[in-house]
Amino acid sequence: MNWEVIVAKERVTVIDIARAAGVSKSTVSLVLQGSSLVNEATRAKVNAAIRELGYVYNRSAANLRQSKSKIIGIVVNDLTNSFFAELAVGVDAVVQSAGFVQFLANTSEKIERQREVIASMREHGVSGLIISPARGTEASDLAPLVESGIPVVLVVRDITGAGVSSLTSDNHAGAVAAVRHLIERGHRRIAFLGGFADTAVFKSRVRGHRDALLEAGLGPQNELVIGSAPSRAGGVTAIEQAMMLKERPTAALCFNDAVAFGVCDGLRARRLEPGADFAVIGFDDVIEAKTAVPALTTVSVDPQGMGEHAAELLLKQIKAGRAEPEAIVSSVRLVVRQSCGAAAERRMKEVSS
Amino acid sequence: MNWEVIVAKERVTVIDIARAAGVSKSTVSLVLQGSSLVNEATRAKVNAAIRELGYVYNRSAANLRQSKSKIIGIVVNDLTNSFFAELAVGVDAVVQSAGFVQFLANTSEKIERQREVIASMREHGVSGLIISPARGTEASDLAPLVESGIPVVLVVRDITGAGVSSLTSDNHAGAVAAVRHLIERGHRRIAFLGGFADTAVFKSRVRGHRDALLEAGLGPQNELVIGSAPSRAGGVTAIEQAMMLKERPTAALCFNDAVAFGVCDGLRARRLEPGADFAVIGFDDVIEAKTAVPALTTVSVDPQGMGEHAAELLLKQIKAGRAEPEAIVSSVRLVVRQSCGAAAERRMKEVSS
DNA sequence: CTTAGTAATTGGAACGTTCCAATTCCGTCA
DNA sequence: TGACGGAATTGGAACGTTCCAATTACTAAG
Repeated sequence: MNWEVIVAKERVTVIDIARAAGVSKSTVSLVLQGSSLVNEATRAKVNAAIRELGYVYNRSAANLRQSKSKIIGIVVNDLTNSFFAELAVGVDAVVQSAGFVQFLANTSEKIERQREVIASMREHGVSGLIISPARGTEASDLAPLVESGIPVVLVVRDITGAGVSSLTSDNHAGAVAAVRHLIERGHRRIAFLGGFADTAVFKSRVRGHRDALLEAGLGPQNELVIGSAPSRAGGVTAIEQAMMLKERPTAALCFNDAVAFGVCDGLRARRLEPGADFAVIGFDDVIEAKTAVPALTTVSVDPQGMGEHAAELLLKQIKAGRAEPEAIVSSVRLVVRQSCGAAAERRMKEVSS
Repeated sequence: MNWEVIVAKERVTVIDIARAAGVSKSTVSLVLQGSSLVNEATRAKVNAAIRELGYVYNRSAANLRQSKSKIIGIVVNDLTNSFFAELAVGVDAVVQSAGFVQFLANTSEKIERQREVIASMREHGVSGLIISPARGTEASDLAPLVESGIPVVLVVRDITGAGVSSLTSDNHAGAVAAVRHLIERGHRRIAFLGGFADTAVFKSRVRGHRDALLEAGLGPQNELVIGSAPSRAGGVTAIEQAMMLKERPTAALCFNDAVAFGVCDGLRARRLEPGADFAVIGFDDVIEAKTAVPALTTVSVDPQGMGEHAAELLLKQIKAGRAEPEAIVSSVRLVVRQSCGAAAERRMKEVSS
């Protein structure tokens, strides 16, 4: 017993601190929580001991006791898309300054993986979840989650009947504004390029496209709606397809900025200069949109701001306990830059040649 | 008091399952862990009860008992940069399939925030950490972390003296290869554009640039090394600055792909076509590099692969307990696409005009 | 029919915190 | 001097799991 060597770095606990500071573990706990009940002098003593011994708080133990954590989960469908990366950054910012930490998971649009990560997050006791659902997610997929009473905020894509709050952008209005702008500039054949046709976001943007066209008496132009993967590569193929048409478009509203960049690429590959020879409008307003050449005209959705907003909404619900679900659709505005700058007549020539 | 309503859904625990299945809690625990000790029939009974009652595993409790978690943390300095987003995706992929879940935090290059998130992750008991350190991080910032014995893998940026494993790319060799390629194509004045001069990554890439130049007897060309923010916008300003020089470059190696895209933008703004009139080489090989127009010649670092590699390294260390730190520098290769395709003579004309 | 050996199951302690009710301390007032 | 009251502190139970040693059930061998 005389040579009992304590070499293994035992975890230092609140009890060790208590012993070192000459108080009880309860007092230490109080200090840890910043309670006003504890005397200034003891608080100092305790804090000193904490620094001294290199104590690190054990949240697992705390969570267990009070059955609530300081974790929020965020699951996105495609982190590779900078729209979602920025969204995550926005969430992270507000969530961190509220003292929470974020679990981030990427589903790559796979429902199965989404199921797994949501389950895993529940096991970790997240106090709330921000979800940008994978393609094809149904209300029933979310049912067990919402029944458990965990606050959930859906972003970007709403799911009807899920019974949770959602934060989407006004896709219809954005598309209408963009197409109207193109019409004002004299365009008559305006394509809608990119995106998966089975998503709600796609549908409402296409609806906006069609409504603006009809409003101007230009007919629905369904043949100019060309889906593709919502990526840069998808944009290239979409514009190629569009240019094979007998009656080519002179302008395009794109499903998102990634597609729009792809469309610009595809245009250049055909020796057409975006902006000068063909008008391109994107959707989202990712950071690169501003600095690209030509600067991208786009419907600004402000992904980072959206992330912040979603996080605030979630935190509000967490604080309030169970809150009535609300569906917020945040307004959107057309940011006119250079990529839609072409005078329509010039393109007319190009097209008729 | 007579109306005491028990509406709050009590958490269902392993004990409830045990009761429902007519076994002991220990057996349920065994089932949960997939132990081979338990009889097939009981296992089925237990699993049925689990589904029946909608049980969700409480990892906080488990962590508390076995003092190890299935969480790994990843902290990146700029999630907005798609290089890091892809890195995170790579990490996520392998970490998830190993049954772990990832905490992701974004430091936005702020040391203070980095300190906070690392502390927070420790409190949550992460079993390992992958860190792409914020600019200016020093070994002493990491000291308490590494002393605690938590496996750490540094990615992208190494920190000398930190005493942990690191995974960086061979920046020097990559830069040498890129510049040699440009020299072979006949270029004589080759700029290095973008990046913060105080980072190790910048320094080794610039060193590669200079060494290749010296090797070919072209002198150090220090005046052609122009720093900037490592972003698209930074690339625009860097190329602008470069083109103000009396003796303009005819080609540039860029700090990263984002800068390279910005350089292309800046070139176009001056009515110069990247690839045709000026050779541009990037660094990193982000996904957009392939589909951009012109497709970007770049030093391929494969961020996603790097993330996967880092995750594997970390998992290995976690499994092995305390392992000897190893410094891996992964090799890198020049992917020649179109943006460096200009014949040098053509550009010579341009420059002398 | 016993015994040994393996397979399956089990109760209780432990993990590190928080919460509650109880206690101590100390100055003030009658 | 004693009673009072607020401020500060405290011991023990509880949270939901895992681990350990111990027990029971079953099978095959003697």
